Amino acid sequence: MAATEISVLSEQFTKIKELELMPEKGLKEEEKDEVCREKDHQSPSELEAACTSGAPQDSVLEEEVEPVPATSEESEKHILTLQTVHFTSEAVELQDMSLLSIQQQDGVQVVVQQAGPGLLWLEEGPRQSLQQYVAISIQQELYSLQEMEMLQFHAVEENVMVASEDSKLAVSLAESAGLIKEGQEKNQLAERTKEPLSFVETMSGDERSDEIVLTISNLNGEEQEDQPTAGQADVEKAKSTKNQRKTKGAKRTFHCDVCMFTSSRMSSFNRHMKTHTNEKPHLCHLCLKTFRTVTLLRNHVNTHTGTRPYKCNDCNMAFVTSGELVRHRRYKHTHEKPFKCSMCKYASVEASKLKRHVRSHTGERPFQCCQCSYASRDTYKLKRHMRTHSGVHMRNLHAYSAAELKCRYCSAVFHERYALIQHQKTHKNEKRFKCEHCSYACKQERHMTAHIRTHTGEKPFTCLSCNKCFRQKQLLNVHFRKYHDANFIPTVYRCCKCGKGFSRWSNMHRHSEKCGSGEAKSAASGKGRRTRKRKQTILREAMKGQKEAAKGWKEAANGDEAAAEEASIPKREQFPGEMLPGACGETTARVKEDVDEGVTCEMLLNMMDK
DNA sequence: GTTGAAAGCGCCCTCTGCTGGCATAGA
DNA sequence: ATCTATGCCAGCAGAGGGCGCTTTCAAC
Repeated sequence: MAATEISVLSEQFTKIKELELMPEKGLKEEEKDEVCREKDHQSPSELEAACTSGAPQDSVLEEEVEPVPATSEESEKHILTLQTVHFTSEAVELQDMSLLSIQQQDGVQVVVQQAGPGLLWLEEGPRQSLQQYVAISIQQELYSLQEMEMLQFHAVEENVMVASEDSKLAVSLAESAGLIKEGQEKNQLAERTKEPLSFVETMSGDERSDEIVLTISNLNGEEQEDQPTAGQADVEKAKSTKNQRKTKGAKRTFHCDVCMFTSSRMSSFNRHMKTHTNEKPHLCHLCLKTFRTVTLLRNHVNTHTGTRPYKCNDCNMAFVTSGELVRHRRYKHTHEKPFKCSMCKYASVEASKLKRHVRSHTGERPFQCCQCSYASRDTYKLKRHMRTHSGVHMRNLHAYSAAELKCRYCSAVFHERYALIQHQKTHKNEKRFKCEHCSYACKQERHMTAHIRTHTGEKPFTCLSCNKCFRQKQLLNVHFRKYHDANFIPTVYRCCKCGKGFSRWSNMHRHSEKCGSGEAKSAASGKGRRTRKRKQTILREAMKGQKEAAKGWKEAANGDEAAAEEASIPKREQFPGEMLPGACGETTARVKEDVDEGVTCEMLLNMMDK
């Protein structure tokens, strides 16, 4: 067993104990003793110093446990090193953590919380002890969070109490579990994990030591090999390969069986193998996120502090990492685009952008909407698309239609309007609609439909009030408002020189260019002055009636037909061409300024285009 | 063990094109 | 006054730019 060391990281970087794998037989008795001796080296005062010399909020011990040179083909033990971490209560409460379980036992409230990948701790309530807060670093691949529920923690607690009496003690986890709840939990755990229960040993060099070492191994090593957890299998497999390679010739090559990685250097191989574990011993004290190396942690902390050491010489931008600066310079200054598309001239600064671009060639849409048939080529578009799943939008586009929705261009049939629209886009083309009777062509079918009517003479839009027919819906709308809507106030363009009103801007403009003769000014201004006071009186009455009409519109739209009728507004179904209240209101607003100037509706109609 | 470069993932933004509703210029 | 064809606008989606941050890995 390799030596352990305790240190305190500077700059308030916090490090939590890690887990190492260890072959069972590699952990011989003398090595266990060595572990204990190493632990024993940490005197209570040293520990206390280590625990109080860091940040005031969370001083933490640091320890390394080197893997023991192993003989393969043997079941393995896993060492959990538990440490006291002096998190203050405030610090604990401030963290955003998920509560795993709470249990009252013997008047002691035990709270087990998850503080991020691989970090758990146990908090005891009323009792004040060295194990007030115990941090446990554990690989989730080896022991899922579910497996680390109260059963194990009771075992831990039991060990702690016993350890105070005896510095070295082996306790079966199964036995420990039995002390708390016999049988059922044990069986459930075993069944849930599909593994034999583990054997737990605890080693504590000093009664007052904060540190406890748990060695957890399976009771049946062969079964463990047969039924390892997924992550455990990977690591063990890789380790096995590693060991096999080591016995070969002088020029050794280490192959990772988890991935394609190979290396001729043991150190590189070991470093790589750590990427297959969750070994992240460096903890950010600000957000409790963990990292594999100090450098990664430093970069991360810079994101908290706003430190941006890499500054661009060509602009004022600054970045946390050198890579960000390089990328920025490519985007903004050098315009270097190393990633080129083999199918077109597109080139990008980043490989991910090229990958995204290639999907526009392949048509790949990996991001499927869970609520409709839409699929996007990148995550952002799917996220943006999800905004459209509001209630209005859903009824309009994604409601199931019992009736078949047929494609305009082929025989395809859909029951969702959105799917139909997306399908029909595949038929899209430039001016694909060509008239059979003349040379007319257009891009939109609706334009062709309207055009065809000029050949057929069809006039499908009929006014329900006078039976007059029209070829276009908007013509019917205009007709109805003008002749059958008592509250309709037409848009008026008035000459800024004489005040004369026109129904069209072009007519007013034509007039305005000629306007300016004394005759025109005189007639307009004289008329205005003489009648202004009377107009304003009439106007007030008109506005009052208009407000009542608007109210009737609103209530009619809400289904209150009686109110609509009272306001002399036709029922909604009587409005041809789906005339909407909004259209009237819009017109009303548009002419309000004109009305305020003293022009009545009646006058406007009379004055227009004269 | 540390470092820096490169790669990767994710997010947000803008620009652009298409479509349907509606308005309107010109005939 | 009416009709035809087209323009404007808003909503949506496609494509790409730019950056924040993390992870990986070779070199030292």
